[in-house]
Amino acid sequence: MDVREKLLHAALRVFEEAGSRGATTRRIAGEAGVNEVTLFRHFGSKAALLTEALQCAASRDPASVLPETPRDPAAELAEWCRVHLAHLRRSRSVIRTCMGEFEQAPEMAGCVGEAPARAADELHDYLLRLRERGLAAAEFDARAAAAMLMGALFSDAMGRDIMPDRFGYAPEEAPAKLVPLFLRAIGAAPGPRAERGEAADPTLTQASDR
Amino acid sequence: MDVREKLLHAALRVFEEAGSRGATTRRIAGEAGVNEVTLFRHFGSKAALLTEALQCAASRDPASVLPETPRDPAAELAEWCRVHLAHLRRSRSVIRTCMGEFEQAPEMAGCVGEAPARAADELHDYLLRLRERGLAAAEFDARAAAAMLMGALFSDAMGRDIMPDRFGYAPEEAPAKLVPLFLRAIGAAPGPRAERGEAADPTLTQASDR
DNA sequence: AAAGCGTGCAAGCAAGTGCTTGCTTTATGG
DNA sequence: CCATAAAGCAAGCACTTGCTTGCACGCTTT
Repeated sequence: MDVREKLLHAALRVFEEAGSRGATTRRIAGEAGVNEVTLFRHFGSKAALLTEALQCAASRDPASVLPETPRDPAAELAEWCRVHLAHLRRSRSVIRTCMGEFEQAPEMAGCVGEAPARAADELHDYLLRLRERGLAAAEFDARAAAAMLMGALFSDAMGRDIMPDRFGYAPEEAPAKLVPLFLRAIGAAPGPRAERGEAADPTLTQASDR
Repeated sequence: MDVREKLLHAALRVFEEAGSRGATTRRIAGEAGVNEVTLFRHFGSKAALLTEALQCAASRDPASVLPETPRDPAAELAEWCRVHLAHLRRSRSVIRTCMGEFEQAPEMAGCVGEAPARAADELHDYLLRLRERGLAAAEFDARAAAAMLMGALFSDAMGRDIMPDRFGYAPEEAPAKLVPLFLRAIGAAPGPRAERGEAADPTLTQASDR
């Protein structure tokens, strides 16, 4: 791995656990295994290094998994939850640190907010498609529904290591726990398989048995 | 206001917008309008001052508004959302900053997490009572449901000034937008009034018309 | 009036921090 | 084999930051 990349990775790592004030150039250089002077020769200033490292980290986000034409909302939403929760959990340190420094450097926090924003939009559009095809109730607020599910994932990813015993279930279980609730919330049938009478996963069919 | 209190308030204010590293004793003293030396004479060290200020802030949380015996879930939940969202919004700076410094000082972040934790417990217990009295479906996961609603409120409070145009509705509208979704999610009728045939607020009755 | 207490002020110290300079070492490639 | 570029090393500079010291001023209590 070349020196620039080593520095970028080290910068991100140190930033995650110390914030931008705590991420000293000496420490970043040490973590990267290069001399402090080299850092300045490559990036000019600490601020430049940090912004580049953060932008690089913020640009990585998962590819869309929600299909253009919905078929099995339960399965598709569960997979979407899984993917995005995993991504949020991986980035939780950066996100938390950036959010904590929002008042000091709003533009840094802003760049980290982009990925969740895109995800919520994606979900919102999918919900509209569900409704168009009659797979969900006509009168729910798609924006609010997207915000609710996204918010649940977000606070799961952010809160789990701060309050370890708050959630009664493991992180991998979250999609299976949340999706049935969500499906009911938007008045959605549990999917085409159930309509054909094939009993799907019982934890996913509760929306129909009231 | 006496000097100690002025210092505690100033410390919290500065901490909110600069974090514990950025909250220098000189700046806190200046903000409080007292001499820096006085700060040390009262609290001994910067760390002691900050911990006391934070603990003091974390101990303030809203009184419970969920009744022992549920009557009108829609109204009661909406009020609960309103109260807790307002509280989360008021404390959003402290919460964000503490969360951002979780890796550096876990105990600080922990103390801020207590209020949301209590709130979620409160909601969870209320949901169990709803179910006992037949006001909600028998088979939803109360822990997950509480986490979902709480998560939606949490990320609304934290995210709104980071991503101002993400939410399609004003913060005051959040309860009215979220509660109907949530009621459907837990399979709850919109309340005793509807059972008696009196049409309640139409945005709150969608759970029954599937 | 004296004594004590809380506060302000000026100065400073030791450690850390962003960044620079000047020099040596070590590949890399023509 | 030598020139060029990239990296290391030692030192240091200006500035911040937590915290201390010594002293003067004013207020309350006895």
